[in-house]
Parts: sequence; structure tokens; C-alpha cells
Amino acid sequence: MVQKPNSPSPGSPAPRSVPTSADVARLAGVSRATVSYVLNNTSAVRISEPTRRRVRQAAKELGYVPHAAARSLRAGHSRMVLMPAPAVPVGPLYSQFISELQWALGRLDYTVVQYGSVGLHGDEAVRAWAELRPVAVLVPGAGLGPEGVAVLKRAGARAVVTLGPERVEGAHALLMDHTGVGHCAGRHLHARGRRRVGVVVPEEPGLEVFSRPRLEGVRRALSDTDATVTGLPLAHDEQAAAQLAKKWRELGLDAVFAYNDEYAMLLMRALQDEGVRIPEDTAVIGADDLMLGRLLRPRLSTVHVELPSGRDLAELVDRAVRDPSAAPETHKVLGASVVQRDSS
Amino acid sequence: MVQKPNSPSPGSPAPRSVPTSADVARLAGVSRATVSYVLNNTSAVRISEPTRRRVRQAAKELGYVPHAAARSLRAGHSRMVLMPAPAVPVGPLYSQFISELQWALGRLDYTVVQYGSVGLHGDEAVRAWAELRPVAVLVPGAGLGPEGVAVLKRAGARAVVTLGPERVEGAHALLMDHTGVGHCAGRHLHARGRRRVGVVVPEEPGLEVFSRPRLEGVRRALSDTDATVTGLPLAHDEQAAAQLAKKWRELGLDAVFAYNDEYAMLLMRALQDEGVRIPEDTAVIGADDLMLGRLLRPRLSTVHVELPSGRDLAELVDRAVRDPSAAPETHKVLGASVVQRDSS
DNA sequence: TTGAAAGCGCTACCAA
DNA sequence: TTGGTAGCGCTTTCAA
Repeated sequence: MVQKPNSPSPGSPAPRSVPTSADVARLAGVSRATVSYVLNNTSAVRISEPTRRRVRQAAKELGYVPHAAARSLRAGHSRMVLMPAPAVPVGPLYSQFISELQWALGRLDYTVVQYGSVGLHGDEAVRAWAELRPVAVLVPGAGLGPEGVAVLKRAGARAVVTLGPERVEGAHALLMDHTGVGHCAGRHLHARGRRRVGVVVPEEPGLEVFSRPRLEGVRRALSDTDATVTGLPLAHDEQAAAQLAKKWRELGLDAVFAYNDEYAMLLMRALQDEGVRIPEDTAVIGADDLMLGRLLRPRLSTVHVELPSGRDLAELVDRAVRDPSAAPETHKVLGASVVQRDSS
Repeated sequence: MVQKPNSPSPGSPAPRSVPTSADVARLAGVSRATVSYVLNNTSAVRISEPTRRRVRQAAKELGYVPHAAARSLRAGHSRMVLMPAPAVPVGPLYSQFISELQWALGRLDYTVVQYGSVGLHGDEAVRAWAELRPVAVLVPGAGLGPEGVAVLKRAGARAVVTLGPERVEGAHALLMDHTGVGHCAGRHLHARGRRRVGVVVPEEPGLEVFSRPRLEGVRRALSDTDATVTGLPLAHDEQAAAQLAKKWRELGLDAVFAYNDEYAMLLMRALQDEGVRIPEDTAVIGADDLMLGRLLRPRLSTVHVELPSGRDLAELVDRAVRDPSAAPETHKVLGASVVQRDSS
């Protein structure tokens, strides 16, 4: 390891070691305490203007940047909000939600960090998050159990919020109940007189969290009726769609809920190529209300999904951090409503 | 602030303070050093099996999780690779690239962290990153200058890699030259006999980094020909597209490069609604080779863009971290090739 | 107005 | 085989 040179040779771009507040103090001819006071604008202490200038000058000269880890170690807490980064490419809706959330939390002076936990699983992942001692953890999807929540809290997390299908003991919950999406679609198709309903279930791994409840929602919507529900596994791939379309007539379905707009587009094209008329022979409805649905012909009916606003979640987090002892809040946050166009 | 209780009342879920290695040591009846040895499997030191068991048992009992900040403070370095999280929702290609990269770096025992720098700008952002003392920083897009690189390096970053349009002094570069994408498209359209070429330029903020070079690339491809190039500002919005389509004939264009497949779909639909025949009246080509292009009719020609593999970038990072003194590498990594289908 | 020093949690050196 | 302890960089109390 490189020794810290007391007097770095000036001019040469040698790999000098990282300047600390002690270096700044030395250069400015003051103590480390004074440096801290000046750079943090500590109001409880009056520092003369000339001293301030000297310190700031020295800091700039050395390119001093404080060490966040040391700071939060000393402080005993940080303002880091941790979110595991989703492993699967998730849609534009969610991306926008994240951006909004980051912005809102930033305004409340939190730092949002997405942690790449691609390789890790369950316990391991939770421990890795806990090591960072975040003040709050936002966990999308399922996979976090009550033990996980306990680990995080014991590691000092003042708020744990799950964004997923169900409550988890000890954590705040933004209930994103995707059965509602399916339910909506199912009711709609039934109301349009359809009785043999197919439901696309993506084969891509990682999407089960959404696809299973959406299918279940359709089932539930139609359980007390004479309609039938058929799950249709489908890869996001032209060939797979063509294959499915080929045996469409023998499936005898008169409607399909296509998981989301992208799968709907895929399937619709395949069906049209196969001569299936939409919506006469088969009604199609997607979900997520993406732009592309409006551009298809016939225009794609869809289930509009309303995510919570990033601002609201940010406020929940802030509230929870300020009063960790408050009872966990549970909010149902997934609005679902049908946007009928021409495909159903 | 809560005082650390020496004997936490058992049973009650009171907000006990976070257990430290000292707590584990106390409970196991050993020293902190021994705890560290056991939990880190330090091979240089032999600890008896009974002691190991006692330590591990105590750690589990307390739910002990080491404090990453303290550890890396002590160690003088971390294995955190920092990436600013993109502010604008970026496509599936990029998302997948990130996932792959995270996975690959994870295998090399790095921890990837996406830092939400939505509110921050330039200098501020760089300082915020530097405070975390990452061992490497990967910066997508433009916006990082040589001074920024210097700040990061002075803060101990052993590697700085830019993923953007141009080299930055002192940093490794993955040159993603989007002029190549436009150039490809321009050449293709010219070869197909088109001479009055429109180029869609998204109005959405944040996309200029890509759209400007793509336009420039078309310009360059056609600069020595008799063809003309017209920039076409367009919002990602049905109405805007309809408006543009309405005045299409007076624009007198016989071809358009639509920035990417999504804008291409948008524009194509508007043109078709306006009775413009594709490709007879106007050839259309998109970019990014998304699935949706294959589903359009006519099938959409596109510029296939080849991002670098996550594994390659991970290896570059690792190499750079191991030998920070090595000269910065520069790689051109944006493959671009036309996929001709039926729209051009 | 400024400085000396303690201590956050951890690891690694040296001594026992 | 184990323990004592210094010290990473920072903030903050207490004293001067």
C-alpha cells in the first residue's frame, strides 16, 4: 500500500493518496475541527472570515472531498435509501416511477441508491443491503420475508417498504395488486359478451410476479359465470406467437387478455397474419396503456395501470424514517381501469 | 439519540441499537479480534473449532451484520462500482446491458451501485459520487469533463470509464458513436435511390445526446451527394405525429430516418393515416432493432445497434482497477448495421 | 475564535 | 490460539 507522502511532489501527476481533512487543516494552518466547522457551515460556532477563506482555499487546492463512509460512521446514521435494482428489464412506466421517486427523495435530502443484486438470492441479498446501513429500504416485487425485514431493521433501517403483491410483517406496504388488472380485463371481456377467454402468460422468467396475479384476476372475475379461462404460455418472440396463432381456431377462444400491450401487439399481429379477425373472431385487450396500443389497427384496448406517485412514496418514506415506531402503513396503490378502443 | 443498552430487554421488540462485533465478542466471551477472524475466515490465523462455533452462534443470535462503511474505512478501499442512474427512461437494450454488466461485475466480486443523480448537476454530481469513494465509476452519456475525472481519481477511483460520444482526458472510453447509426441509415437510404431525406429529432429532453449525433451522421453520409437532409423535430405523441404527417407532402421528402423504432412506428402510423404510401412515397427506417419493428406492416427497416457486452466492460473495469497507471483504453463499441425489411 | 481529543465499527499487527 | 490496541476520516464536546 502506498505511504502517504507528507509533501507530495508538485506538478507530477503521481498517484497521490486521497486528501483528508487533516491535509486541508495542515495546508490552511488550522486544526481539523476548524476545517469541519468551515466546510459544514456549522452555525453553533463562529469562525473568522479570513480563516474561512484560508480553509476553503486549501480545500479547493487539494481537491478535497469528504469521505461519506467516515462521516456516516461518526454520525451513526446516513440518509441513504436503498432499492434493489430490478433484474429484469421492466417497462417505461416503472422507470419513470423510479425517476420521479428519486427526484422526490432527493428534494427531501435523501440519497437514492439502486443496488445491483442480480447474482444474490434471498438471505444473501438482504444481508448485503443491511451491510450498507441504509436509513430506508424499498423492495419491489416479492421475495422479502418477515425475517428479511427484521434483519434490515436490526441493521438500523428505520423504514422498510415493500412494493409488491402482499403485506410483509413489520414493513410498510405499497400493495400493488395485479389481480385487479386481470379482474378489470376479465370483467370487461365478459361484459362484451365473450365467454371463452385466453390469458397470455409470458414465459420470460421474472415476470411471474405480475403474470400470475393477472391471470388469477381474470379467473376470479369470471368464476361465477359460464365463461372459461385458459392460460396461454407465450414467449416474447415472433415464432412462438405464430405457433400459438396457428392453433388458435382449435382453441376456440373468443377473447384474449394478452398480459400487456407488448404481448398484445405480438399476438395480434400473429392472429391477423393467420386471418383471425379482431375483434370479430377474437377480442384482444392488453395492459399498461402504452403508446404503441394507440398506434395499432385496430386500436388496442388496454387496462390502464396507475402507479403511485413518486412524491407520495417519498413522503411515506420520510414519515416512516421520522417515526419508525409508527404502525406500518398499507396502501393499495395500483389503480386499474379499462381503456376501450377497437380491439375488444 | 438512543443510548446503547448494555442488556437489551429480551422479548420486547424495542428499538434496540444495532449490534456490533463488540456485542458478538461479549456474548461469545472472546475478543473483537477473534470475532473478526472467525467471521472473515482469516486464513493466517488458526482458531479452534469450539471457539468458531461460539462466535458464529453469538453472531446469529444477535442478528449481527458487519458495517460496510466501517470495514471499507478501515481497509482504505472498497469494491463499489458506481454508475449514475440515467435520468431519462432508456430503452430495453440499455437496461439489458446494465443487467448483464452488473452480473459480470458481481462475478468479479464488485458491487454495482446506481446512484440517483436526478437533481444534481455537473460538479455537484461528481462530488457526490466522489464522496462514496468508489473503486470505479462508469459514466454514461456526456457531461463529465476532464476536471470531473480528476476529482474522481483524486478521491481514490482507480478507474473512470465513460460510455459516451467522445473521449475524456484521463478516463477510459467506450466510444458510443451514434453518428455511425445515422451514417448507416443515410447511406442505406441513398443507396435505395432516395434523395430528400428527413431525420426525426425527438423533442423529449435528454435524448439530444443520441439524436444530435444520429442526425449529424446522416448529414455526413449524404454530404458529398446531391441529397438533402431535413431535421424534423417531433414529440413522442400522436398529435404531434399527425401534425407532421399533415404537412408531409409539402415537405416533399422521399425518405425518413426516424431516430429509433418507436418514433418510426409513431410516424409511420401517422403517415399511413394520411395516405402516404410506405415505402413507395416515403421510405422509413428506424433504429435499435426492437421487436415491434418486425410486427409493423410494412415491416420496419432498422439500424441494428450493437452495444458492448457487459462481460467485456466488466473485464475492462477489472483490468483498470488492477493497474490504474495503465494508459486509458479507448474502444469503439457501437456496431451499427442496417436490417432491411419492407419499409425502405 | 480555535484546538485537543474521544470515539463511531472494523481489521491487522504484535505480544502473550 | 487468543487478546490488546492502533488507526482508517470524520464530527463534536470541552477547554483554552
